[in-house]
Amino acid sequence: MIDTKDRILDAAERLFAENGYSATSLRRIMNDAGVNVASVHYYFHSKEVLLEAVLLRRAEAANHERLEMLARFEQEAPDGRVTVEKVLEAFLVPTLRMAADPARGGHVFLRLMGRLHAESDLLPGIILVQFRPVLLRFAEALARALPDLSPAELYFRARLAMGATAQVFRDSSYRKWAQGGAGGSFDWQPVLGRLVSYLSAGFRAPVVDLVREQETR
Amino acid sequence: MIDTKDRILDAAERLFAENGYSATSLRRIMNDAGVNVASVHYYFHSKEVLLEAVLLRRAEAANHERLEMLARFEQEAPDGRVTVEKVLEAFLVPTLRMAADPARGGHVFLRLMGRLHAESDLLPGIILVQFRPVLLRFAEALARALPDLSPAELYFRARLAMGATAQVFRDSSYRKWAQGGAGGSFDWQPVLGRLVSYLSAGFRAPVVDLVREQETR
DNA sequence: GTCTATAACTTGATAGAC
DNA sequence: GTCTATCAAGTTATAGAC
Repeated sequence: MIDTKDRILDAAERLFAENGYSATSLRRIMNDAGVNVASVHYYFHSKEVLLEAVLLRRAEAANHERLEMLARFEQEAPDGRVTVEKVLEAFLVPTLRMAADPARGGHVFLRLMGRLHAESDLLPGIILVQFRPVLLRFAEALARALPDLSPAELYFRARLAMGATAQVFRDSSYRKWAQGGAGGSFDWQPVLGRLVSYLSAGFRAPVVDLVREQETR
Repeated sequence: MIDTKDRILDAAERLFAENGYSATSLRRIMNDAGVNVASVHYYFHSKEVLLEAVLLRRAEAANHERLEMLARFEQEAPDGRVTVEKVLEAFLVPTLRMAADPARGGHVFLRLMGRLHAESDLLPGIILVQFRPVLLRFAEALARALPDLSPAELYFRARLAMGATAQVFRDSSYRKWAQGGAGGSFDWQPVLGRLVSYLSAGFRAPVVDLVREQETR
């Protein structure tokens, strides 16, 4: 028998991912989890804290993996400067490993993260604390991999990249590329290859400054 | 004095864009619009129909512009085959013209569209009818511009492109590039250039098929 | 067309028995 | 720890006076 706390977290993760935070009521979560309606307040105090708990359960390990992988790539690189492709790989591989592992939320957690990325005002403060250092670290590595991009250009393209990634995680359109695993298991290599190819091409695209072009006309 | 119906639509557009559909109550909309709480049911019958009305008010004109622009580009091309850049331009320019025009919702409507793209289950049937022919038409043009991509690869990259675009419209990070207009007005050319450069590079990126690579190893 | 009043229901959250 | 019962507030939506 699974722990009550985990059953609530599982049901909340699934329903928040499927219908969004605001549209999901605690009663629906309790019903799906098969526990009493009062349990959630006993274990989590409020709906917002429940969302935090859902996220924290998965995010910490993935973020740790991301930082570790990036550090390893930098050690392996001769001058400590890794390519865009490697930075993207270090960020995405832990994510895709989660999607491949039902015990770590599988594709459901990815879908939730993709959704919350759009309802950014929902992301609680604690989660920001959990993600900010990772994002800063990766932004720094990206800047070193792309020295020709100004900080503003880099930030703009990073937003585009995050939006693109969040979209395919949200609508699960990445899953069609991941059927090739042995015994029907999740093989994330084709997805990784496609994402990295697309995103790195975007990061490397020529900078068009139409304003300057207009001035020199 | 503005029409009551329009005041409701304006307030709904703004609040749906800012807080999302589920998290916004009709009472809050009526309060912001400064009209009676019963008006919305008199004019729109229900919350869902109100959302439909908010979208239909803007989408029809923009979609018409998109199709017209694409048709013009195809006529101008020698063999009727336009580049990816031109297809993207035909899709994005009407959008950015809306963002530049406060009378057509300005950046607020773009933000709303970006949000709804994430809560895709909310997009009502009528809106799908309104958008589907446009999307099919553009998919067809994209396929002709990128004959080397399989339909599955093209669809995947189109999702990535939509996600990237929706993200920058949602968080308004595109607005910083649009301050150059005369008298502080919105100049969408720099935004268009940056979006097209990024997205077309993604569409043209090499296709990596790791599965095949593994087989030939 | 605009308003008040209210129906009918759902929401997050709590108190207190067991 | 788990349950029932319930609260107080907020929700969409409607009926009917003016």
